[in-house]
Amino acid sequence: MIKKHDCKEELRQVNLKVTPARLGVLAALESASSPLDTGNLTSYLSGHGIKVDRVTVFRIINILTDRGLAKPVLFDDGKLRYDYGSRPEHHHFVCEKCGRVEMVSNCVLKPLEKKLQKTKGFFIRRHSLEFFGLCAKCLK
Amino acid sequence: MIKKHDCKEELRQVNLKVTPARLGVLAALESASSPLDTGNLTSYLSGHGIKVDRVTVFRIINILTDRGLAKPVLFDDGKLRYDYGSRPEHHHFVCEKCGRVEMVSNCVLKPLEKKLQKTKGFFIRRHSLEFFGLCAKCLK
DNA sequence: ATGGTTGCAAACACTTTGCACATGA
DNA sequence: TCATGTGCAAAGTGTTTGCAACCAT
Repeated sequence: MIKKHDCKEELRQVNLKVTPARLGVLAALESASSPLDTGNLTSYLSGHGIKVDRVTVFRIINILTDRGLAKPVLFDDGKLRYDYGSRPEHHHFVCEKCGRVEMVSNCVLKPLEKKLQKTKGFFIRRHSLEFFGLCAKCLK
Repeated sequence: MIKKHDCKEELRQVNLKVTPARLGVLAALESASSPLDTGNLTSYLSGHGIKVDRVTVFRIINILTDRGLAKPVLFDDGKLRYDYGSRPEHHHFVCEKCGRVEMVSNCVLKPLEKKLQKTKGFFIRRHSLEFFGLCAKCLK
C-alpha cells in the first residue's frame, strides 16, 4: 500500500534528516488549503504536540523552500506565506475583507511569457500572480 | 505653459500640504524607471539637499499610497517598493541576476478576471503580477 | 561517532507609534 | 492661528545569526 504523500520519503529525497518538526511543517503545508505563515506553522506544530522554537520554523521553511518542498507566496501585507511544494501551478484570490484565500488555477500567461521572450529576450523562470478583491460572501 | 506633472498641484488635489519632503518623494518616484524602496527615497532626498528622517519618508509614502499618488509593488524579497501613482497599468520583469527591472505593459488578465467574476462571484479590484528570470544581458 | 538539527539569546532590517516642536495655508 | 507635518526616541514585527547542546543516521 502506497501513501500518496510520504513526508518522510520527501525529506529523504532531498537529503534532509527526518525530524518531528520537519514532518509537522510538511503535514501542515499539505493539509492547508491556503498558504501559511511561520506563525501559523508554529501554532500548528504546538497544537499537534510538537514543541519548536520560532527560529527553527524559519530554518525549516527556508530549507524546504530551497529544496523545492515548499513554495513562498507573497500577499499584499508583505508577509511571507508558504504553500505545499508539489501542488500543480496555481495562483490565489485574496478577499480584502474576510481574508479568505482561494486557489485560481487557470493561468493564461504562457503566451505573454513567450512573447516577452521573443521581443525582449527575457528568460522567464516564473511569475507571481495574485488577485485581490471581495469574495462572494463579503459582496452581499 | 502647462507642466506635464505638477507635483504641487497633485498634492493639493488630494488635500495634502506642499512640503519639500513630499515634493522630493514625488519627484523621485516620477523620475525613477523602476519602483523605489524607502531607503532609495531617503537617499534621493538627501542627495537633493532635502534632509528628512526615515520615519517621515515612511509617513509620506504611506499617505501618498492612501491617496493614490504612489503605488506599492512587492517583489520576491518581501521589501515594499513604490511606483509613481499615475502611470498606466503595468507590471514588472525582474532579472534575478542583475536586479534590473523592466516594465511590462501588455496585461492579458482581463478575460480571466471576468471569468472568475462570473464563475466564482469574486469582485476583483486589482491584481499583482511580476515576472522573474534572466534578462537578455545576463543570459549571454 | 559525527555531522546535521535545534534552542536560546541576541542582532538585524523594516515599519509604526507617541509626543513635543515646527511649519504651511 | 491652527491643523498638519516632522524629528527623535522607542517599541513592534518578521527574520537571521552564533554558539553550545542534541539527536538522526
